[in-house]
Amino acid sequence: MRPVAQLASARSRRPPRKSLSRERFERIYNTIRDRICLLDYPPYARLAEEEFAQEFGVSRTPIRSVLSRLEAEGLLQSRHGVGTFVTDVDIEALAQVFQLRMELAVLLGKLDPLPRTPADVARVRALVARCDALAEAPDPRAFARLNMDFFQELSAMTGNQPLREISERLYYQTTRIWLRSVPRLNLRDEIVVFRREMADILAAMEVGDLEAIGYIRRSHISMSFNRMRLYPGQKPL
Amino acid sequence: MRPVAQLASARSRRPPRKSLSRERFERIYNTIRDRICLLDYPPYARLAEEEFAQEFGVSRTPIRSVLSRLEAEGLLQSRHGVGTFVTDVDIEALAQVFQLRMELAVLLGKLDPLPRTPADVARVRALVARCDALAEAPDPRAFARLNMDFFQELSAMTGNQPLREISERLYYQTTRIWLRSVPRLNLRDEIVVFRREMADILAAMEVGDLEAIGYIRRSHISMSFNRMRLYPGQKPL
DNA sequence: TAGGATTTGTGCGTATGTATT
DNA sequence: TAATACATACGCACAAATCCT
Repeated sequence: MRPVAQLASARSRRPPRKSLSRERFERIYNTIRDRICLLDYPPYARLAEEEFAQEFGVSRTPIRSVLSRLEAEGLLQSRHGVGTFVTDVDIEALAQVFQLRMELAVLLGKLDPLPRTPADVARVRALVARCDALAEAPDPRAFARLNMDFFQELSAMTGNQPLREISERLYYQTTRIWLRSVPRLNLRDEIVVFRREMADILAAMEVGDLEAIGYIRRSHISMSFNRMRLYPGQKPL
Repeated sequence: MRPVAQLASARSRRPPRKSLSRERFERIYNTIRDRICLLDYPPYARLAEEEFAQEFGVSRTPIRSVLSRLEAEGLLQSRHGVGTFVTDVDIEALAQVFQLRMELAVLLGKLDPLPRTPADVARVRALVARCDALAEAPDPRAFARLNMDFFQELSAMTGNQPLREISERLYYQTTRIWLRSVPRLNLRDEIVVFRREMADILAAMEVGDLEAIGYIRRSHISMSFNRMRLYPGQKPL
């Protein structure tokens, strides 16, 4: 999340727009967050501050700063004297987030909608092509990455920055849990369903109907959650 | 924001539900956040880590942890070698947050609405009484506190926890800016308007129509923002 | 332009809490 | 129950960045 508020920016110096330390923070933050969301670190995995410190060549202090932020975002939980663990989300909490995401999906197409340029549409078309390739050789991690990239395109529809930030946070909180619930045998089906969602949205995008996109997305979020509840529990991974 | 996700809780130990350090964190966090939102620390105010460390009797480390969180929430901004400052929010960003808050206000009455008990209604009635007392002796800080307390009652209408957290965050980001824009001469008028909003919502609450509350609130958020834009700029304070 | 004062960011040793033997 | 192992939380000294004289 980028801050909504801004101070009057420094007057003279231009080059280091972001302080060096903030850049490093974001690099480490994004790296670890992606690993969590791609299930490289599944729920209940234990993360060691010291190992990250060695990997990124810094002391534990900036690492703790990153982990603290990820904890605030709900992806981690630290316990004094025990360790830092990737969170799981129980089904009731998950249901609440999905319900909220459904409403926010609609708002993405309504609040300050930004008309899609040909370049925007082309990028989405490329994502559909990636999905077709993925259908040939199903792979959970590649599927997760594609899903994330597609979400970014949807998020870019609105000019309302706080809405983007909030949607993004809720997406990262829940999609990893949903992804984990998909049994390997059903991955092919999920890819087919996802391709259909992308195709529907692409069509609405080509005629410039952003509001319709919101409702299409809403329906797919709803159906995804319902499919998830029907899959037999496969917690261990 | 409280975490949506939870790990399997420790099995045996009951008493220290929250670790001692986490309790301290929240105590300091709430204290400083309230000071920012009550304009004890207005936008552009400079906060010193060392002073907080002395005030709360700890080292800079846990203070930095709190300030870091407040920065993530958009209330502060730290700059290396310069200082930590309370943020301002420009009018465009403010408009986006208000627009989003309007939509979320409606959702507060729709998503998992929790029926109001007589005790709930009584608390709101007491807030109206506080407003009447305030009208006799207008005071910006008491007005801000009353506004915060009323918001908490509205937030409590939904059982959807992530919605509550997000609404709360956006409220704290913007209300202090709105409050600051009210010229002293118009404070009486704002109090009258606010009393009317509370009375309208109280009436809807008494008949159990939570959805109506959402729409009443939405209209008042919209009107508040429009009044704010008309007030002559009185940034300095 | 250079240098000192001040403040945030980092590194590291220690205290504290938890689990296990 | 006591002791040991180990991880997070804290305190402090120093580095880095910025501002002002």
